[in-house]
Amino acid sequence: MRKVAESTIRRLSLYLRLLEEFEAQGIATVSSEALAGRGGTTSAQVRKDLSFFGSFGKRGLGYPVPELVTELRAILGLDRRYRVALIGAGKIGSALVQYRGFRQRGFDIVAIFDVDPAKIGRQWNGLVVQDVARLEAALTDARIDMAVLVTPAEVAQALADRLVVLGVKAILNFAPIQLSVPDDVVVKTVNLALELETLSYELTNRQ
Amino acid sequence: MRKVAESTIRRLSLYLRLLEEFEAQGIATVSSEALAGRGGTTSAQVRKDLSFFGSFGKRGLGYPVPELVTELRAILGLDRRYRVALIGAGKIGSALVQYRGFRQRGFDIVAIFDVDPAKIGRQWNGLVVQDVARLEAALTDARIDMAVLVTPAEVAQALADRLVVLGVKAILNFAPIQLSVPDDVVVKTVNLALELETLSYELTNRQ
DNA sequence: CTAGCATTGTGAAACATTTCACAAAAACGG
DNA sequence: CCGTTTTTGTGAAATGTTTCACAATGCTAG
Repeated sequence: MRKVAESTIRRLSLYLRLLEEFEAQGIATVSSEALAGRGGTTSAQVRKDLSFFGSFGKRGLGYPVPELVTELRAILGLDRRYRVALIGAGKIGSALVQYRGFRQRGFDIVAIFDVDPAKIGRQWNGLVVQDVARLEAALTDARIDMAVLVTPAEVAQALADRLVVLGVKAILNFAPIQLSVPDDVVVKTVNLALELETLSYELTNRQ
Repeated sequence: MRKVAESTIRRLSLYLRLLEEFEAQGIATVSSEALAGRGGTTSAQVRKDLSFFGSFGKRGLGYPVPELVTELRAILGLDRRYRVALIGAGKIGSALVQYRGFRQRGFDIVAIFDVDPAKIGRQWNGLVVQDVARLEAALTDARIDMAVLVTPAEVAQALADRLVVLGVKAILNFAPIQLSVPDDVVVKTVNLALELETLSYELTNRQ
């Protein structure tokens, strides 16, 4: 498959959300114009984005909603379930565990780790918080697809290294640090400070 | 000021973080090469990014660390403090209130709102959670610079509209919805589902 | 069955961002 | 003081992304 821009993938995800709404309302077909309108883009962009993956529409009619939902789910890899390990049982970790959208989209948290003795052994959403020292023991043969790192910046790289050794191929990183991993491992960093600072920049240099 | 790409601003924010580390270590000057290395980019990119805002380096030597820190803080609007209202006292809101980096970078949460009667009146980090019905009463004359929206998607747009009327010019939005606001209001959306889905896409279509 | 209409799919053009490559400047060693 | 080395700042080239514009297609109505 030829390389598709990350911006395209992000829009695909937005289209999917809109399409799911349309589907719930029983709408059968939708035009690129309608998909663009609520998604903050243009109809040409929608058609171009979809055309990277195939021809899903009918000229004169638009796109069939249920079929396009199925296609987009397959493209985004959301037609399967993922086994997720959560590293760091702090406030954000806690919010994530309880976030419905997580499980809804196929991501099952199957293990939770922390260093804090006060947290280790506690029950969390049906899972026992384990000592991060036992990461290797617990995750070998656990068939983990993805790890969510919610730790202080200082330990994030060391943990990423251990996860890579364990064969984890995707990391969602909330630590405010650029992780370095091999090419075959995907990392996505959510950096709140970064968002705040770009907001601050735009506020300062508005218009 | 000519328009500068958002990607440039995000890198500036990363450079600032690295520079603060260098400063703490007492390093006096740094080359574009050194700044790029840990920031995941190239030296040419670093120089180009900085050149949008001025000439801060000395040829043959590099950039003076403390001066560049000061400059970047000014560029990003981090040389002042912001008064922030938090709308939504749930799990994520709670994590944000306690996030050190928030206050550290100049963002002071000065008001918290929720709809839940069980939460209204409770003390949160020295602030009383107020009824969101009283948003207008509480925020008129409160000189709010920024609002953080942590609410269900269904009510986010209505709240954004009310914030706009109150004169708020920047919104950090955690609701998984595209907010529509006037041109002079800046919105930055942090959408966890989006991040998960791009991660899922890359995992599925790896290599 | 045909005309008219709506809407897709897609090359080409326009625009944006990154990378290249090198002259200019500054420091340093001798 | 001069040659060598380092590293910036920046036009120009290369690459990447979005927008344009229109032929192709299929639907609908008569």
